[in-house]
Amino acid sequence: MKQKITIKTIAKELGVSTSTVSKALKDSHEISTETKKKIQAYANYYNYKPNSLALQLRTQKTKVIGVILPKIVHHFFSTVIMGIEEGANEKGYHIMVCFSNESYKKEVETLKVLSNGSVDGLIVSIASETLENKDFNHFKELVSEEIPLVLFDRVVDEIQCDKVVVDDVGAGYKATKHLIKNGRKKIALITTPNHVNVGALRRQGYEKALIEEYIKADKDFIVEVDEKKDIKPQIEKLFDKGIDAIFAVNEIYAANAMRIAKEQNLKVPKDISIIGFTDGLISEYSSPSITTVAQHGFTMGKQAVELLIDRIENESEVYKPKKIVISSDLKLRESTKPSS
Amino acid sequence: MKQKITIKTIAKELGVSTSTVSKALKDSHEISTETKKKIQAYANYYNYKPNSLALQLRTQKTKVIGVILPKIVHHFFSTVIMGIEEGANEKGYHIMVCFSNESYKKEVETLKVLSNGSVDGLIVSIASETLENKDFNHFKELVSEEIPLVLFDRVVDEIQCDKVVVDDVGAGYKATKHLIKNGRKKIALITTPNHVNVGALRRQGYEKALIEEYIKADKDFIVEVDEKKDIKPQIEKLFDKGIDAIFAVNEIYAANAMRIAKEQNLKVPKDISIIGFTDGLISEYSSPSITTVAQHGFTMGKQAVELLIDRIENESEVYKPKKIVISSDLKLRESTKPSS
DNA sequence: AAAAACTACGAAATCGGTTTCGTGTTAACA
DNA sequence: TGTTAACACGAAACCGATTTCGTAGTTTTT
Repeated sequence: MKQKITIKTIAKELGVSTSTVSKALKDSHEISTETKKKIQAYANYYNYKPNSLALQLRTQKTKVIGVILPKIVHHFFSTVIMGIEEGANEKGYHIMVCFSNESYKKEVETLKVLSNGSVDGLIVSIASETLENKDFNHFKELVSEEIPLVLFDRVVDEIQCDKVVVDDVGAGYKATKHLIKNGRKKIALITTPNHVNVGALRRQGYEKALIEEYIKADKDFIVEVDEKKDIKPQIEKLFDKGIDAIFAVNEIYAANAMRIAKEQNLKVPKDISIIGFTDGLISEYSSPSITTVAQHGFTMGKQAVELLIDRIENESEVYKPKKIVISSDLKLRESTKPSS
Repeated sequence: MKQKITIKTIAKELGVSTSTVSKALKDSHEISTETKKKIQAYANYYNYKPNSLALQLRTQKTKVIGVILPKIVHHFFSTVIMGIEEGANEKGYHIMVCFSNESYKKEVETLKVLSNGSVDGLIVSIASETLENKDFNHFKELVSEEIPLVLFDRVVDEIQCDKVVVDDVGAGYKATKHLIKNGRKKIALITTPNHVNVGALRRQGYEKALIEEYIKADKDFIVEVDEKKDIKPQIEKLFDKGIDAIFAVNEIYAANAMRIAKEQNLKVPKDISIIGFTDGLISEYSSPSITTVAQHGFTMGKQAVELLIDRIENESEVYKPKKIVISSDLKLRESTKPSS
């Protein structure tokens, strides 16, 4: 990189002190108009930019927010990033994005690196491996160091910090209820292993709806997908059970279910209804298009970052963790059109 | 944030100088074993972490790479990010991600902010508005400041820097050729306005293939989609022209085409073949699944970041811009299955 | 004309590290 | 016993800014 122009060079070149230069560039009244003119002109001509590292060291603020996500090639997480970035920008912050790739180890390392002063605060969605281990010490340490932290989507109560979540129970409930209203009785659930808490919560909503309608929850109708193995055969098994509807906790599972239904010559939604989660492009462009629970990822990201910046900038306040619940709603499409 | 423990506090507490502490923590031979033990134990106990800002200020290296993308909710760009992040991590770098949202103004601002020393280098894919304006001064300035820069996917020759692109002409050629081989003669092209150079290049490939096969390129068969307007009606017009195949320069256009074909009761691939671009989830989960040109976004990201880090760490070398061309290939799926 | 106030600027501390160059003490060697 | 070398540590400069405080020199006030 080319030798950058600093306040020191300007000072030397113009025969004044660095303090004078600094003040002149901020248009301080302490400096005479002509000196200011001269300095500003020089700085402008040579395209002087204050070194942000020096500033950051002095103020102990980086105006950077660290974001750690389990993955990115996923419609939900990329919309959340959009929201975070937009919210951050509005307040003059930038974001540093890292991925845990669902790995506990990488999450721990990333957290350690980012908490050494390079960011003012963190927004995290927990890796599935961590949720499985149930080892949250790295987060607790962060909290004890009083580094502002906001968890979103995949959160755990154990960690004392601000949280932003979707109303997963409510979403599962709404989706299941909708299927029941359409006359479905044998509703399958395709979900994640139980340690991924969003999956567990959506399942609660599913069960709640069934109970309310006096439908017996059938264990056989539930598949906990192990993502380490091939997804399709796991879902395929469901189709032997004579189901008439499927609620999938994400878009990929729903799309897989749809494909299998077609392969088995089942008509959607006539023979089988499908509801997915995450209102992404797959659901929209699939045919028939898939009814989904819209998670409002953008809103979540924006809320999360606003919460975080509020913490960062008002640290004096008493710390009382907040939890924001974003309500989700059904986006009705062809895959659940009532057969008329 | 809690008061952080610094070298100074350790020094004071243990009655030694800061230099001693610094050296002890690096296990310098200059310090006696017992002093080192004592200092290290203390540092460890109080969870001392060196302030990275101080380090960065001194070394003038941030170990951070700035990434500016036009958008993120897009399969291609999110896979590129994955590649960049992985490559960066392997070399001990982190990434700061920003979005231009296709806006010239935001691109200029972001570039300015990131080039003030907060990153060691930049990886950028140019905003479409900038490509339209043809105003690249902000990039040229960056280059003249000798800040390492790598452009990918959407690049322009005018800017003297390293580049990573897919073989867009070749891809367009391969796709079109494939359609022709399947007996298609009236091949439509759904592309972007010409200023988005990747669109223009893919079009060149398309035209080249047609010429080779002595098929007259029909202007009517080409739609330049204006994304500011509703996409669907623009594509719909094509279907009045009696076409038998479509080559779309991205996934969304292909999916829209597919939907319209269905609405018009055209069978894919019997009546009409479709090839898209970007091997994303839509193409995979659509039914019939869509043949696409795989862009290898992950590879692109990784190559870009490796190129960049090489520049950053070997600045002494003579600067001769490199251009890496990633070859793309067709992923054959149902939408172009030859009718047997 | 002396005191007070104001103007315009500079010296130096600070943020949190690293690193060079001493320097005092002790041990080894001739 | 005098010289040298090794050892263990500290003082101070440095990275690039900001900011407090001090102070000449000038102007205003009494």
